[in-house]
Amino acid sequence: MSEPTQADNVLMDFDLLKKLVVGIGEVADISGVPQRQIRYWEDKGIIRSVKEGEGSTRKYDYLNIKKVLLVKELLDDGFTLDAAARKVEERMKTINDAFSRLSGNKGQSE
Amino acid sequence: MSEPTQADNVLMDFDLLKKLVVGIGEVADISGVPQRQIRYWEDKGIIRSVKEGEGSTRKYDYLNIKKVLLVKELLDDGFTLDAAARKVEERMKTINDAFSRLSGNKGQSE
DNA sequence: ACAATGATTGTAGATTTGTTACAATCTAGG
DNA sequence: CCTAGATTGTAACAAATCTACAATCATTGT
Repeated sequence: MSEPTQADNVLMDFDLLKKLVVGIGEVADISGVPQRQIRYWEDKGIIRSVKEGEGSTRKYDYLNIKKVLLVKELLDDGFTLDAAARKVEERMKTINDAFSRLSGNKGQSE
Repeated sequence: MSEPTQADNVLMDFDLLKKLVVGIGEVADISGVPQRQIRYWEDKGIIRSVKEGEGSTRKYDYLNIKKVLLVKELLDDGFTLDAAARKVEERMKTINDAFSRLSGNKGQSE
C-alpha cells in the first residue's frame, strides 16, 4: 500500500485520458482536418466540444477526437457528411462501451 | 479486413494518446498546479514541453502531464522539489516502459 | 442551364490564452 | 539573520482561437 504497481499506472491512464481535452489546433494537427472544418462539423452537431467557462475556447475530449478521425476516414472513402455522421454514431457506441469499460465506467449518459 | 475490431480500437487509443499534447492551461486545470509553477518546474528541467514551431506555445504530452501529477503528489507529501524530481525520474522509468510496451514501442530514446 | 442544397473555405476584428523577463515574497536550515 | 530553494506577481507582448459575416464549389433535381 505504498509504491503503485504497473497495473495502477495503466488504470490511472484512463482516468487521466478522460480528463484530457485539447484545443482545436491540436485536433487539426492530429487529424489533418482544418480547424474551419472542425467547427463546421460541430455546428452541424456531428461532434461536440466542452466549453469550460462562458467565453472560452473549445476543448475536445478523447472521444470527440476519435470522431473527427472517423468522420475524416469515411469522407475520404466517399461517404457524404451525413452518412459519415450516421456511421460514426454507430461505431461510437462500441468505442464508448470499450472506453467506459476500461476506464471504470461511470455513467456516460448526457 | 474491413470493420475494425474492439482490439483495434484499444490499440489505436495508445497511438492517439501518444500524439495528444495539451496547453499549459489544461495541465494546470487537470493537476491543480498553477501555470506559473509548471513553468518553473520546466525551467528547472523537471518536466519538458514540446514546442512545435519557434515562437509557439508550450504543449505537454501525456508523460509530462503524469510527471506534473507525480511531482505534485510528492510535494504534498513533504518532499523537497529536488527529491521529488529524483523520485519521479525513477518512477517514470516504469511508466515509460509500460507505456511504450502498450503503444507498440517505437524507440523512446532522446 | 439553373436553382437549391450540402460542404467547404476565407477573413477581419475581437477575445482568450500563453510568453518572457523582470522582481518580490516566503520558507526551512545553517 | 542569512542564504538557497521555491513560489508567486505582473506588465507588455505574442500566439491561438472565436464569431459572424460571406464566397466558393460540387451534386442533384427540375
